[in-house]
Amino acid sequence: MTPAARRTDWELADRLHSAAIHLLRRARRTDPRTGVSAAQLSALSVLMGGPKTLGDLAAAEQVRAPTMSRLVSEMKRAGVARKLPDPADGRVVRVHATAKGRRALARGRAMRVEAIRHLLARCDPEDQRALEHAVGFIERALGQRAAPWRSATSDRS
Amino acid sequence: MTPAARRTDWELADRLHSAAIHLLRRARRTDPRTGVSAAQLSALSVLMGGPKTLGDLAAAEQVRAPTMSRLVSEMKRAGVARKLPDPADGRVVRVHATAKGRRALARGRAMRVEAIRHLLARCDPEDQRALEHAVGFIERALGQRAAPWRSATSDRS
DNA sequence: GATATTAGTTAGCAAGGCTAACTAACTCAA
DNA sequence: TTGAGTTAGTTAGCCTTGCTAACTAATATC
Repeated sequence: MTPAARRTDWELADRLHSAAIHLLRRARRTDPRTGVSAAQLSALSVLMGGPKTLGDLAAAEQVRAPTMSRLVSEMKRAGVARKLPDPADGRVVRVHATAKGRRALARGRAMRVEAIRHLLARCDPEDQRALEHAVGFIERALGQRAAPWRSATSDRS
Repeated sequence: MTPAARRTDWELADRLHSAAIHLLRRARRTDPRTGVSAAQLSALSVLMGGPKTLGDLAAAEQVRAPTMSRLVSEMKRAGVARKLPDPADGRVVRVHATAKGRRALARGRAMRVEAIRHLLARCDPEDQRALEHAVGFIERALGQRAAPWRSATSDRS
């Protein structure tokens, strides 16, 4: 790779990084209106794929088991999740989203996506093609297809 | 707008949202290696534009004054920032990044951008054109040009 | 059946949000 | 010019959400 090409790559990566940060900061503005904390919304999004064990949830959320244990207890108290014993293994706890939890997640996600859709309102067909191509590329590069939604926890980037 | 077009917009916004989340989650992995907390890195990035008052910093970081006051005190203790009195107004504190702080920020940012650049390594010229177009569009839509860098604080999205 | 492993919980600490209440400094009008 | 109001920042104290260490209970293994 020539130095010039490398510099171009760096600049593109930098701009992509910055754009992603600011895009999410914008999208996140509506989160408090869901009435559920960001960490809980994020965990709920994982549960949309079906019930999960505490360990699976912790792994998906990239937190340690005690953190998820406490978070799920709070979610239970808030009425957005249920804890059920695993019939086959007495150690395992299966966590389910409640209808209330699903509604909160749907609301939060809809508000975030609506904020982004609003940003995209002015895109012409060419912009749209470029965005679709770019998003598709990023999805492939990250090795993700139907990527789950995650809410912000405390992250500012 | 036809229902179909609207659904397409929604889907694109949703995918863009998800891609941004996962892109940043990937980029953030290297942050701990800077030896400076994410919140401090983010504040340092604001200081790259020159000294700021505590209030300006708090506004830029979207936190309250006491939060920034404490954060800057920790940054001072860590040697990445200085607090200087404002000669014209005795109430005002001017915060400067130190050389150590600038180095930490540069290191963190370089690692993040390198992670993204690594993801982009396989992009062909067409992908690159689409990415540049898409990033340019997002930058314009967000009304930002030379966007400052912000580190994650605790946000998971 | 004894031992090791695994899933989850509890306890306690740190970072980083917040509000309330305070001090010090500045502004302005009587 | 001085007294009231405003503004910048700090302190104190709370909450959430990370963490590790140490524990219990259940399962697996030899």
